[in-house]
This record gives sequence, structure tokens and C-alpha cells, in this order.
Amino acid sequence: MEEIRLRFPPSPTGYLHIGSARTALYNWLFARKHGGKLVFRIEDTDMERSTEEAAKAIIEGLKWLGITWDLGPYYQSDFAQEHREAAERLLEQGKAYRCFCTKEELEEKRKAAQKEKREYGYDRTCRSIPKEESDRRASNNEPFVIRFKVPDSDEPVVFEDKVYGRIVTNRKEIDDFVIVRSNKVPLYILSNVVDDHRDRVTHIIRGADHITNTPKQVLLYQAFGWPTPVFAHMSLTLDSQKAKISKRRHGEMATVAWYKEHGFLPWAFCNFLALLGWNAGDDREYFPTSDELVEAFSLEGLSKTNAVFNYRKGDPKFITDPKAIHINSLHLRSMAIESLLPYVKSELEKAGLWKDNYDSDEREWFVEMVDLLRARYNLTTDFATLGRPYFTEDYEIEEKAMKKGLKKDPGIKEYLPVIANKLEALDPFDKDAIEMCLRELAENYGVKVGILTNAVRAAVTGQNVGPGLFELLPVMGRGRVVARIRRIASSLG
RNA sequence: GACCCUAUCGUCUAGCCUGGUUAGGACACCAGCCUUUCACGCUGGCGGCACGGGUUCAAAUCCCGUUGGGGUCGCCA
Repeated sequence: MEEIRLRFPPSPTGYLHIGSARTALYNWLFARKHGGKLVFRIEDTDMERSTEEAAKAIIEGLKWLGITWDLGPYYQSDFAQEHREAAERLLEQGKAYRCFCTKEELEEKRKAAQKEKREYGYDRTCRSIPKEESDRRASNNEPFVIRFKVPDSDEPVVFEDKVYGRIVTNRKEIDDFVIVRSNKVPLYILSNVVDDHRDRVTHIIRGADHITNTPKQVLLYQAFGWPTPVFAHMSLTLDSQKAKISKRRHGEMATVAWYKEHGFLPWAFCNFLALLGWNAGDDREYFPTSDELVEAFSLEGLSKTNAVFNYRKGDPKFITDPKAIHINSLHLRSMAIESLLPYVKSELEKAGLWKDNYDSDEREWFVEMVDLLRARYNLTTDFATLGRPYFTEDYEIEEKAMKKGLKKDPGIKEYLPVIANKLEALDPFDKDAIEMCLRELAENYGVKVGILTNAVRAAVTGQNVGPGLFELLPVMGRGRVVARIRRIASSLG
């Protein structure tokens, strides 16, 4: 049986874009699902815009996402000679022809057509130039491009799209398109077909923006006598203004790197991306592992309608699609704690909060603390921002914590030193003992236990929100807790 | 403008093919419950079949049209 092969062929003209990442993801999922291979090919035939840095950034992005490939990366430009030869073959067979029209001439015709509100298509001026003349002009070094000669026929060009169904195109809608530039560099439309054939690609999953050039490529496959692969076009992702998401309009938020920097877990982000324009057919949206997504994935679940990325510029609650954050929190809270640790370490390092002891003597303490905190965090960056007081003595008492925790009851500044003394002497220093201790004290003072817990929380974390206090204190450790309470108590004057 | 694609809550979507559902789920939002705080969780609420014609006993579902949205129309990919 023929091996299933897919490909991901980005052009290296910028960072890895979330739309490209989604395309890569779907190809990868499909390949894995069917035991196939994924070809990674960098389409750099546009030398003007392609850069090595961009290629690197794309590779980095894919690696971070965990999207792996089986073949490549190949560079399309390495195969330029093969593409030229393919074009040469078409030329010899009369399936393509040299076009000597200059850019300026064509531009003029285009403008004239626009002015008269006629639709513009290449007028086939050079299609009828006799072979002898064409050869002569070529050997005289007259510049030319090579155009594909769309075969005359009454039959429309048809292909069966796995998502959109049967796409029928009238040949009159297809120009004799250019396949080789005047500088002899082949164009994408040609190179792409030649490469896909050489790489034995069986399935092409790509953005719906390629739908209209698919008939041209189908014609090329036919001209070469090659079987056409299966096409599956996927809906695009737009912003709330219904514009294509782009770095230019949306800034870094449109790049994969942004998600890496803002505390997203790679697999969680893939999980979210997969949901943009695809569904499992049941109510499942959370896929703990890639195996589960692979199992659920199928082309039938792809949506035909463009997805709108729910992001509002300038709105802090919508720095990105809130569903992305939600999915991330699901993964953050339930993934294996060992897998989460490196991400937390990285965030703490960036914030200057990391201590090497967390990898050795204090490792147990660190793991317990992370586990306690993650239950209410959404992003890995939260450990360094919201979590700051847990990892350093250098923390502020937030205003809300001061008000709701430390100033809530006038007696608090009397209670706090007593609590510190009690906790210092408590044995064992565990959840139940601490709870009993604080409840007893509350009863003695005739206040609700919440007054005491909130005060202690405010003192030891500077915050009025956080893990359950009775769980937190034993993890934090007696020494640290008592010291913090005393320090804050004395500062209350 | 021409050609192609598309249309279900604010957003992602199920349902459409094979007409009969109180049009389902998720995110977001609101309320309540839980509770030592905040989250989580649970319960409930808000909110949608773009419009107009057909076909039919019956239309989100089938057909036609309108409107809206998107894509493409390069010697970019």
C-alpha cells in the first residue's frame, strides 16, 4: 500500500504564525493518525523575501509546539534546477510557451482593463508565437517568462476537496499563468507541484486561500501525467473585524513565540489551535495528550466556515482568545507535575526568583508548592507574577489584602503575635493541627475563623487570595510562616 | 468588479447529507451553592438558526434569490 505522506511547506518570510502552526498541526495529526510521514519543506523560492532567520524561527516554533517531521527540512531552492527542467519539458511538449511581454506592458494592459472595468487576464499574446521565432528570440537573449498553456477544452477543471466537496472551475477563469520568471527562477505554483510529486505527497492539507490556485496545480499534475494528491482545504482564522490574523495587524499576539513568552504550555496551545475550525464530533475539547487528539482527529471534523479569533485589542481580559487561556489552565492543573516543573523553573529564572536549592535540598518543598499553586493558575507566568511571594521574602502587602485581611478587625494586630507564638510551638505543624489551633483561637477571641485565616494569609503572602491556608502553611514551613507573621505584625504598629 | 467559498448564541461549535430536537456543548458573562480567601466544582440564567420566497402536514435541515462575510484575481508563497 502506498505510504501516506503529508507536508508542511512554509515560506520563510517571518515568524511562525498561529495560522501556519494550525496548518502544521493538522498535517502532523493526520500523518500520525494514518501512520504516514510528514515532510517539512521550506519554500524559499522568493529570494527577495526569504531569510535564514525566518527559517530558524519557524523551526524553533515547531519544535516548541512539539510538532515533529519525518523528512526534511528541505529547501525548495535546492531543487530549482529540477523545477526548471520540468518547465523545460513542458516547453518542449508544447504544454508551455515563452512569453516575451514585459512587466511594463502587462501592467499597462492591467491598468487599461481596470479603467474600463473589464476583468483582466493575460491576453495570450505570446501563446501563438511560432516555435522558431520563440527559439530565435530566446537565443538572442531577449528576456522571457515561461507560461503554462491552459489546454483548450470544454471540460471544466474539477477536483474533489475533502472539506469543501467538489470544486468546479471553468477554464476561462484560468489564465496562462507564469511558471518561470524572467530571471529563470521557477514560481511557487510549479515548484510546489514538482516537489510534492518528488516527495510522494499523497494528501495536501492547506489553507482555503489556496483553493483558487488548486485548479492550476491540477492542470500541472495532468500535464506532467502525475496523479493528483488528495486536497483538503481548511478554513482561515480571522480577527473580530473579520480580517485575516497577521503579525502586521495583530502584532506578536499572532505569533507562536508570543504564546511561549506568555506562559502557554506547548501542548495546551496545540489543543486550543486544533479546536479552531475543527471538532471531534462529540463534546470533547480537552485532550490531555497528543495521542488522544490524534485518535480523535479526522478531516470530516474540519469546519467550512472561517473561525474568528476572539481577541480584543486593548482589552486586558482578551489579550488573546480566552478559550486559549482556559484550555491552558486545564492542562496546567492536571498534567504530570514533573512535566510542569521545567516551565515554572524557567519563569522563576526569568524573574530572578529561582534558587538552585529547588533542584536539590528544597526540591520536595518546591514540588509541593508548585502543586498547591497551580490549582488556581492559568499560565506558567503566573508563578512568577502572582506567585512571587511564595518564592521570595521580598514581597509587598497588596492593598486589598491589607484592607480585607489585616485591617478587617481592630484586634488583628493583637491576634497576630499570639498566632505566631502558637504556631511556633505547634506539634505537629500540619493541616489538622493548624486548623484546630486557629479555630480555637477564633472561638476564644469571639471572631469568625475567617478573620484569622485572612489575616494570616495577608501576612504570609501579601495577598487576599490563594491556596487554602491550612494546606499552605505546612508546605510553606513553620520557620518562614512564623517569621513573616511577626514581621508584618510589628509593621502594623 | 469577476470568479470561488461560506452563513446556528458575543466567540469556538454540534445538529444539516438521511426534514419532526424544549436547537446541544464549550469559552466569556451573570446569579446561587460549596467554603478559611480566591479559584476549581456543582446548579441555574443570559444568549443563536442573516433575510425573503418556495417544496412539504412539518424546514436550522431541501431548492431559489437577496444580503452579509471571507478568499483569489502578481515575474509573492
